[in-house]
Amino acid sequence: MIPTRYGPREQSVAVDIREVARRSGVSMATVSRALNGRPDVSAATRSRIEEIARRLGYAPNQQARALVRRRSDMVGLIWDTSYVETKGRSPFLSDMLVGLKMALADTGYHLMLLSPQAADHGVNAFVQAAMQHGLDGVVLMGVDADLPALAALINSGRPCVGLDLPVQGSRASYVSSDNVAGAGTAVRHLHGLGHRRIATILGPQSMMAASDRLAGYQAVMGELGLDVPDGYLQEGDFFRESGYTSMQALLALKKPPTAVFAAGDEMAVGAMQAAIDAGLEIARDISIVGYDDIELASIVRPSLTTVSQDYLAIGAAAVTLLTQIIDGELDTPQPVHVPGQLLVRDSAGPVRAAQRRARKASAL
Amino acid sequence: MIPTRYGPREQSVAVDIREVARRSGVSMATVSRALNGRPDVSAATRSRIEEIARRLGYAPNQQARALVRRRSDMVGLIWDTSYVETKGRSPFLSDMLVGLKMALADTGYHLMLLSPQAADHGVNAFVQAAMQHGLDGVVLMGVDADLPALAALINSGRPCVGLDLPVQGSRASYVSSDNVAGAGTAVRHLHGLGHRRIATILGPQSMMAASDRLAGYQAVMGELGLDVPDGYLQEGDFFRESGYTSMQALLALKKPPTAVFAAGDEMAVGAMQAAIDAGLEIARDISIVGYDDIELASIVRPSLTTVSQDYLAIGAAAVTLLTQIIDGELDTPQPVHVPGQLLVRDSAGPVRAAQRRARKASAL
DNA sequence: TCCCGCTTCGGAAACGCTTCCGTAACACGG
DNA sequence: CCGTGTTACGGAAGCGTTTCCGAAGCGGGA
Repeated sequence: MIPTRYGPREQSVAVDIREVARRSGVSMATVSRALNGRPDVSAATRSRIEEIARRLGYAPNQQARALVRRRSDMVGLIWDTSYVETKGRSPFLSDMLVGLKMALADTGYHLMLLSPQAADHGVNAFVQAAMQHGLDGVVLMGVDADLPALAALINSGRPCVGLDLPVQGSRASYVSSDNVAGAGTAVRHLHGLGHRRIATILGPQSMMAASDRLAGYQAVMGELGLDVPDGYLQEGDFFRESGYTSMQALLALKKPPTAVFAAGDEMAVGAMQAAIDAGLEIARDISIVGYDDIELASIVRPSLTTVSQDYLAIGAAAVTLLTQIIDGELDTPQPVHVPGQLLVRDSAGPVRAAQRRARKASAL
Repeated sequence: MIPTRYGPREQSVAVDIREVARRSGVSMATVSRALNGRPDVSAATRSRIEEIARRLGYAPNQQARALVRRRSDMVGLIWDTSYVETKGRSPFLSDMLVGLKMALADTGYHLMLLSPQAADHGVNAFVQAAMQHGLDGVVLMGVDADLPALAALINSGRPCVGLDLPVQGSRASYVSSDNVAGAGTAVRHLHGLGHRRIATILGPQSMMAASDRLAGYQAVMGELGLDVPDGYLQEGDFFRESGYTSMQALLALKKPPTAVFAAGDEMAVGAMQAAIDAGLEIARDISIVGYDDIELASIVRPSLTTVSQDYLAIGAAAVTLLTQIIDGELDTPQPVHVPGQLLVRDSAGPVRAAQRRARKASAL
């Protein structure tokens, strides 16, 4: 019994439940019950066992535990990072991961990272991976929404939640930021500044975030009784360049907008540059609101008014949703939308008298 | 036997090795040997078993497997994310994680995220966590270097590698970017532009990256025979504000430098701002080189010459190192340093005649 | 006294896999 | 024909847990 420098452990060789039982003078069964908080063990025995287990540094083998309990207390994360080689980093996903991890830490679940490139290995690569490790649930992030392997996984009945990924099933749902409401807030902000000619630059409509933002734009425009003339819907691809060309197209219109809602900050920055290159002054001659609050948004001049997403909250919501599905508390799980927040900065200003006049004139 | 839409699996209920054995007309032992590529099974039997296993969608239970093999094919990641609540995001660590994950995917290891907040639970929280899950090794990232729990883990003899974290033990080492060489390259670049008065803004010396960059600066300055007068070593904290004030201090010197190597891009940006506010023109009146290549570096005007780190390569190197340690291929594991790369942009320019004159004059 | 119920505990069977050991079958040199 | 070696396979032990089932002990009501 050699005391180490690091606390009261008696030995550094792995100590198992049998050893604890021996030292406590009880059976393995009793040790298990005591340490798992089962009722049928006397208070005296329990505390004695707890003390001995603590002194021995006993930590139950999770694999053995999972094997017999048929529950691993682990959730998997399927996260496609192959984009890194093509498009570069994706800070969103990393932030969501952090949110996920932090929320998970409070629940006692552990997170296991799986590599979806294994999807090459067959249609049910995901469900096999989940089965192999006995995962209680799996979180999906940044993977192609219509991957056959994904459908197979959802179909397998294993609890799933998508992050910004519209999965839906009897035991599957998703959480995303509330893009519809966020886009609406942006438009309303512009309207509150007096703008009536509000155009938008879209993201690729195959992506849920992009189509939802369009939906939010359209809904609020309709609600406010605002017109959406031809050309006010510019298709972008979330990259800066597309924001630039879209803005050019917008400015070439017969009735150019006085304000633009760009469905992504990169595009918003591109749009700003196009406006500047066209000799306009941002916020004075043309107002721009973005979406996402990327780092660049607060750096660029003028700083970009945008809608931020709370990635930590999204991660936390995903954990809540997933645990509820796992515990069977939800009959038919519904998607949850985490509200965004409008950050008013300097890229959107009140409509000017000149613009108002122009608007009235052209309205005649 | 109901075929599903998703491939040739026969049933969706979990199929185990016993089932495969039954269908193949052999024992479980033989199935295991066949599927694990053991030599003592005939070619005919092996291919028959493989076919049946494939058709059944058999995937061995990893927990049971790990239990008997005493090897889990899993490595843990201890990553402290509590900083998020105080300092905001840390893109470096996220990028390293991606590198780690991608490299890991090629080796067959899986990654498990552990939450070091559990360190509150005792000195050997880490080693217990590793034991519990039978981790073959663990990667450490963004955790306090002198945490007792960390020392305990390293002392436990379990394979460890630190990411930008100087851990060292008989089965533990670390990988980081080569900060010494990177800093040296930066200084040499400045020297090549004709600069002789080169100051530096340091990071907190308790951090390895910071002290290594200082070491690199000092080594090359000495090598080049350049003087480092009092005041040329300014202490910063990696944040922008400290870069600003450090630059102010530098400019107030009797013999102000003509070039500054800032040990971090945030500080470099702060320094640039201070120089601009002092009426200087970057690259012309004063040259600045940063370190890290953060996103901002390419955005700011003039764009920042800096040293970039290849996070993906760091992750990959960590995986190589860790697997070597696990497989016992290394007697005494050595730290590995992955080279950075100097990105020449616009913030550093050739020394001007006026500066040369001033230098000569003051040299008299 | 007997019986019933409650509390507390131990024995042992799983969980799904790998691997040690034994053995049958066969070939081969002596 | 015997001994020996090689190949291909099965039986069963065991990895470290949990949990089912049964039983001992005890108190109390009839």
